[in-house]
Amino acid sequence: MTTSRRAKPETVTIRDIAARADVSPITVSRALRGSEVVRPETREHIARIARELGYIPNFAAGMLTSKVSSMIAVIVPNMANSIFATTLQEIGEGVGEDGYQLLIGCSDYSLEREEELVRTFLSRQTDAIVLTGHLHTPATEKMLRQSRVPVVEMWSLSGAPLGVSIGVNNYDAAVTATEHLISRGRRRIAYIGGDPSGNDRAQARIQGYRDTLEKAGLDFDPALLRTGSFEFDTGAEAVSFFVEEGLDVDAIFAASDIIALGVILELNRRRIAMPEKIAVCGFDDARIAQMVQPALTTIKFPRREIGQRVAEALLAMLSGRAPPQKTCDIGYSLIVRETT
Amino acid sequence: MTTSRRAKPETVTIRDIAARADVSPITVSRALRGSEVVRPETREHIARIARELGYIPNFAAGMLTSKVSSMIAVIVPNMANSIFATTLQEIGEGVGEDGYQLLIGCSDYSLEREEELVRTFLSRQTDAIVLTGHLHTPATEKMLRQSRVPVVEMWSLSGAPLGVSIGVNNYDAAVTATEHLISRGRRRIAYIGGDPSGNDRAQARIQGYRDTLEKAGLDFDPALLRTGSFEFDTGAEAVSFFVEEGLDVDAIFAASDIIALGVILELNRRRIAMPEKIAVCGFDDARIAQMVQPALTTIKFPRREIGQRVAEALLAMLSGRAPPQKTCDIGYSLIVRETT
DNA sequence: TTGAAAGCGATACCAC
DNA sequence: GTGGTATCGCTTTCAA
Repeated sequence: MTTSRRAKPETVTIRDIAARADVSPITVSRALRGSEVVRPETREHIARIARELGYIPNFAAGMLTSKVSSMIAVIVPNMANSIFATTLQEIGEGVGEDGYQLLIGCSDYSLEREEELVRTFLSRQTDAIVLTGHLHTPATEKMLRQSRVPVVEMWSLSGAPLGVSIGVNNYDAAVTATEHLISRGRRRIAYIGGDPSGNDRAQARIQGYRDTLEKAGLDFDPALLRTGSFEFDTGAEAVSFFVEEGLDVDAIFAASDIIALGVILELNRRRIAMPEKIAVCGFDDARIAQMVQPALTTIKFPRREIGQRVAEALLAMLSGRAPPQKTCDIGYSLIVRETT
Repeated sequence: MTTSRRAKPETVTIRDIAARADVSPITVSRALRGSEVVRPETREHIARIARELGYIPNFAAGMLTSKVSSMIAVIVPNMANSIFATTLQEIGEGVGEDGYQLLIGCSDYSLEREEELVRTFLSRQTDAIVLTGHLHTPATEKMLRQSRVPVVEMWSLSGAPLGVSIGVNNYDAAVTATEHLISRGRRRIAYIGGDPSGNDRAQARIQGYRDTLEKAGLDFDPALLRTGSFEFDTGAEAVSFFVEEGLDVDAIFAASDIIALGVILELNRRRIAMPEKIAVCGFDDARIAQMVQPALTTIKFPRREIGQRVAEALLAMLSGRAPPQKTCDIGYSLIVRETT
């Protein structure tokens, strides 16, 4: 090598290419970005040299001047849960075609963690930020407002979104599920769900459940409301609790299919018949809902559609167009199977 | 506001803080990074002003000089599949504590796509890159070598890794699965798996299956080897094919639990008894393996451990320490349930 | 303990 | 069409 540069000799810059092509760096910059203004032959010549040299552009440098990172941040509570993973994949595919990369953060259902993540994502100059839910710390909202970065809140619907809100009315969905159980003649309906603190989806579902009971003239029994992690065990443990405490329960609304799965397996283990003794309704319509025995009645949560709409909205906002609408209600549906 | 800066007036820089604190920008830089060299009072003073001003550091600028992005790229074939999602989450948690952010890319099982992703990740100056498998395009390998970025290849084991290899011997695992089926007295053993092109895991599993048949003196029947997508349908369709073609099959080795699930459901639908008529062995030990009826015998693939080890290795390499070992075999195990 | 100067690599803006 | 110049915001290096 006969380069006369200092420092890391491996790093090829547009300067090196410029020297070899006998043009100025700025021409290289233009050529590499496919600017129409550069003569085609020059462009090809430069492209060839770049390839020969194994040139790899430095995004950080570009970001500094152009102010665009081509990165989009998405914060989900958890990504091992396939429900969020599906949406992430969908968003990634949607925006990937336009050259955007996803920066994914897990909040672990903590608003403080979300705040931290927003801070670092803003530092990284992401071009947009997608949040799960519309409940955030004041600091998070302040940062987001100040930064003027396009924001999408997904999953639940917000009346006053920071930017755009795309999701489902979780309250209504819970009402539908609870009404369905009531329509099956159930009167002692339990609720098992994830911890509602800092989680607007969980809060809305609980509220929908309680309001529906009340409207039907059924008593709300606090002992029948169980919350915990969004895991399998929460469902199994709640069932054990009901049985061991001798609480008579004739239906269970599990606010996630994973939890419902725990419920079903524990009921199976105890040989408690579904839906005869206890009816079960889940939430999400995860793949396992149709797999378990008996197959789970559940609310179909449009995780794929949400991802698609989020991607659309992002691309619209990022290209300066107005997003289709401030608030986009994707809708849900009740899938009746064997457990009710 | 009485700032005298041009351009975007919202952007607060260390210069602004310096002006307010009556120190030089470099002192602010040091203070904000918690350098011990700055007097504690000055440090606190600066921190307070930064907070007041809503200062958000610009990573791009830092990256340009310091050459570290605190980002780690991970390329997986697919992230909606919970098997990869779990590993991603584990890696994210492991490196997150040290301030690293994950940049996740999906290759969709395409080596060309992987190459593209590696190129953009290198552009983004990721501090390390994690790949799934050890099969890559020549261009990918060349870029990675030239860049001198720490590389981890996970999932399968490689004799000559680009950097560090952490995973499972897929060949051996397939041998174990096939031998298990043979030990159950099966002689017409089918293989259903994902497309092996560009996928060393799939290739190794097929090879293990074929070699084991041969060793046992069983004929390899090409009609019993079915490949397709890593989806549910592949399993169901293969079963239909076997039945409709009248091929007598007494065991099925499905190289992924999702595929095995399709197999089980289709067999159930056709009222073909497991394991009496057909024994089934899966691969992964996904959560559904113990949920389906009958419960699925499968190879437990240590997705969580892989994530943890990958994170450890990354942190070691990134802090200049040598990783524990070039090649790390995590091991697998056979979980016998009801389908065999 | 603090600061001045010199970039990092690429791009925007304005000449030519 | 092409090039010079001035940043972008921060950190490294060397002095004080």
